[in-house]
Amino acid sequence: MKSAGYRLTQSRAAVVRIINEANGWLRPEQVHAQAKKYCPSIGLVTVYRTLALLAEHGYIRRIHFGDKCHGYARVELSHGHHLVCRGCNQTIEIAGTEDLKPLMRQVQNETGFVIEDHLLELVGLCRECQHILT
Amino acid sequence: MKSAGYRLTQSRAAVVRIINEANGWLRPEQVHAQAKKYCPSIGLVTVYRTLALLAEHGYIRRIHFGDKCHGYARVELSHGHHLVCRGCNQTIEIAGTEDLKPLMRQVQNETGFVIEDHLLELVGLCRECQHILT
DNA sequence: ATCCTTATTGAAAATAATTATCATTATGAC
DNA sequence: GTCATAATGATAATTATTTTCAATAAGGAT
Repeated sequence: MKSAGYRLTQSRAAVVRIINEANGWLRPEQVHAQAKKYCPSIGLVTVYRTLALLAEHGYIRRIHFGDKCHGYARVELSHGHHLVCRGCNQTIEIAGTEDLKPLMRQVQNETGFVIEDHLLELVGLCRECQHILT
Repeated sequence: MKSAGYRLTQSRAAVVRIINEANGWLRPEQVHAQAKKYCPSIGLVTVYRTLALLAEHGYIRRIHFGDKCHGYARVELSHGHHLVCRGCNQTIEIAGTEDLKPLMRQVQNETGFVIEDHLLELVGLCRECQHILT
């Protein structure tokens, strides 16, 4: 995975494991706290660096949900679409890029823009949280 | 517009004017700098407060584009969709909510989520910036 | 127009999030 | 194992945002 010139260090392995284990997004602070399970000496700075590295290489994705903005989540089959539960932070990747193709094409035609990237974020409540938060 | 219990102060008027004049999104710092044109004494804190207020009431929209995250832009006919130029920051609202309806319905069915909000952000280059940045 | 209540403001300080610095450490090629 | 150097972690430095609080100004009543 990261034999592209990078060293597989304990800290990096720990961050990757945490991201993989999580079924939602985590904030850097949370990743740091949890990564200590696997690499007790890991520092917050390294977490930031590793998250940036992973995001840069498309292995994780930055989430912009809500006020306290930045979280990171694993990219599965991701096409930049995700569904976030505002109750429990669980994050699900959505596959349907195809549905956006026509819209994107239309926008490119109408505006002359070249679209390079897109982000679709759906926010709501999962089944469990619908009951809890009512 | 804000006769819903709020006072129309000079600072607020200044912020609104700046947002209206802009044809893209602005960061709080930029709004502050420009708002001084109309209200020289305005403080950055007030800008933050006013932006939060306006966003809360749906008059402006928070943008999550890129690294230095938060910007704000006027909501036109907005359905939560916008197109951002990474060259010049210009922001255009996109009308096509309808195109997402089927996807949203499908996601709700498959996941059991209740979707409360959504955000579609397209990032690219406008016609002018395509030339400049090449 | 003036007075008065109170929402709003601005300055400074506090907090939170992120990034840079740099001496030390650990990785992986040999 | 040895070695060059990428990567780390502690600390400090930035940057972004929020809180606090006394002073101010908006706008209804007079």
